[in-house]
Amino acid sequence: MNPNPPNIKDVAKAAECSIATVSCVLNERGRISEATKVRVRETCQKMGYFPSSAGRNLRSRRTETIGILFYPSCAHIFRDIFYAEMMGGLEEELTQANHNLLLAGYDISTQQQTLPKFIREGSVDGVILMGGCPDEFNQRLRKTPLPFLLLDTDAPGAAVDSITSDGFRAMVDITAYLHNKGHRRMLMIRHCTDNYNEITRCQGFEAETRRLELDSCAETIQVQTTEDAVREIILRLNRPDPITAVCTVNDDMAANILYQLQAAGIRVPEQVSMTGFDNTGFSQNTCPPLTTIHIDRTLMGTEGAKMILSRIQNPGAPVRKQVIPHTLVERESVKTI
Amino acid sequence: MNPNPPNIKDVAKAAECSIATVSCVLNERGRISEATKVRVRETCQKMGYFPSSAGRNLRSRRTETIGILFYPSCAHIFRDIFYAEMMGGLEEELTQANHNLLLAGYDISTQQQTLPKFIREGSVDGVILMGGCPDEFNQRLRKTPLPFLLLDTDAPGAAVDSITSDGFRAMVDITAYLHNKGHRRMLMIRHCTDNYNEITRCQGFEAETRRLELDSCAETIQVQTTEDAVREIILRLNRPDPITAVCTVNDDMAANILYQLQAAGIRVPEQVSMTGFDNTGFSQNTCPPLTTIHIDRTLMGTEGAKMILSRIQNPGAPVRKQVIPHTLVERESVKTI
DNA sequence: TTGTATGCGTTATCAT
DNA sequence: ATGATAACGCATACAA
Repeated sequence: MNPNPPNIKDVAKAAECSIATVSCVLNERGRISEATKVRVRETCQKMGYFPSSAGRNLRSRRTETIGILFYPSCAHIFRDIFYAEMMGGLEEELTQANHNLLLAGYDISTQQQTLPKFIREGSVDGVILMGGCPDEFNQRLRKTPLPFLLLDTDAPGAAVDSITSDGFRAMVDITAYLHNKGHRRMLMIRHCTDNYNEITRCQGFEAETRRLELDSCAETIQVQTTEDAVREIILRLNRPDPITAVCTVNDDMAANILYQLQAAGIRVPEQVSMTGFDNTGFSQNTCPPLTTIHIDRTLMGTEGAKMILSRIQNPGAPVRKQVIPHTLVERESVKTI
Repeated sequence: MNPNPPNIKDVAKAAECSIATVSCVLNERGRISEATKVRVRETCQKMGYFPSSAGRNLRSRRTETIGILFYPSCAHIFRDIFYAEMMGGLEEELTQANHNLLLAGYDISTQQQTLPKFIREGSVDGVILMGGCPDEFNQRLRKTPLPFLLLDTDAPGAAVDSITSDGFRAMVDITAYLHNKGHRRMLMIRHCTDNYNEITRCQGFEAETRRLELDSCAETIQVQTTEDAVREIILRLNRPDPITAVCTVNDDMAANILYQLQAAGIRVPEQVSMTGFDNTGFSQNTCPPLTTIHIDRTLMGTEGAKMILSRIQNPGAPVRKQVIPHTLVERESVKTI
């Protein structure tokens, strides 16, 4: 008879009690007799009643929703295959905690206004930022009472919760590993864009080559395209003192370079060794399989969810910076020399 | 003084008018003098006021939010690289239309309950399903007054809005193309899971080989792993009448097979030709670059957004099944024989 | 153990 | 041209 979904009033009428009773039963306020509890629950079941989020949100001033903000854009991020697992972890943990997951890209949302709609209008209880966080945006977000968290990125020096991997230490590990394998002349390649992970990883490379006193023959370069990277590598292979190893900021870059290098007739790892980063699925399927750094990204996701939830529960707690451990995965793209 | 964000009452007081006036100004109800309009707008600006979504949702019975439901899971989908562009298109169009985007995976969300939280609690105005839609779930969703749309998948015969590419026709095109190039003995490979796109694509292959009377030497097989695929291919290359072409259901599969085939010493396209599907970014970077089918997935996303929005606006309109056009992208993985 | 009544912030209807 | 006020659906303080 009623086209609209049933509301708490309908349930109360059907269960012959007050709406307060229904609410108490559903929210486990425990002061209701077992008999009515059962009766109310059965009525809800029968009528297919679920409390409307609109009413609850308004009344409770909570939305049970977490916003995920991608920088710079959703599409840009989805393209980076390793975010899959992080999103999986996030979704699992948030769903378990009975929270929704709102998605937005930074560029589009903020083109017109200073903050994304869902933040302006209070549609979320907290925000997780992924892919980076431009300073200027960080400032704006700070003016908001909204808890937020940087996931797989960080704003060094800023008092913001964050979860990252230790890219610095990981690249130190890789560099030391290469050194152990006899490599001395190395090249590290990154993209031209500024990115927390790329920067810290390169810093790790530079710190360790310096410590090993290889800095005169180690070098970091930034490239626009795979072609550029390959050209730069070949240049350094044809010198009198050719490089013997190339490090990259992630598996994707490594794989692209790898194939184009091979297409140019250069054998890996015979002529030059290569390392990746992230241990994305396909890094074990390249020829040769990539030696890389593994990070449990599902864990990053679940930990991220937990952290933002706990921050919401306790806004005054001290800032937390959590580091997810990494491991070096040894495959066949590095030769002992 | 007030720790909470300002509400419409605060604005009204500051602008020395009633809350009704504020509401009318903000919602362009046009019956307010230009002078007060300006005054109210300035006050909003000054106070940093934005209407709370909670209040609006409750009153208007609309959430301005679209739910995206992934089957089977978020992680599973994010892994499929080509969803990036679709999500980009979706996000762009929805944001432009002032809508939020709520995300959930099918498996996790529905583990505990029959429908995802955001559907049960009326947190969205419509749902877009991606990756597939199990019959049983379709049924449940139908019991809901909620508009929904199948994006890049379809439930054949069901009266549900959908946007798909014409995988059937596209594989017909590929098969005819191979036939033109002199190929007669072909193998089509798909995964073991049931999936709308894989099924229709294979049907296209089968229909066209039948039409060309190649069905005695054309075959479709399902494989669990790349290794399986490669084994099956090599088996058929070593027969007296070896196959000359292998078709796949997507670029990803094609690339994986390609590399393992080459690792096994088989040259492509000299010994066997290969085709992909989807024209994902990396398909032009394989060696050799893949001949494949291009589908404008950003367009799929934007069209999907438009369709669900128009469905929400007009629930009674006839069901629409929209097909996004495709084109054959000729590269170097097919040899003329 | 249960019911009554109020307010969350908004939009919209009706007066003025 | 503007203001007072009643919903929207829910949670909860307080009364019974």
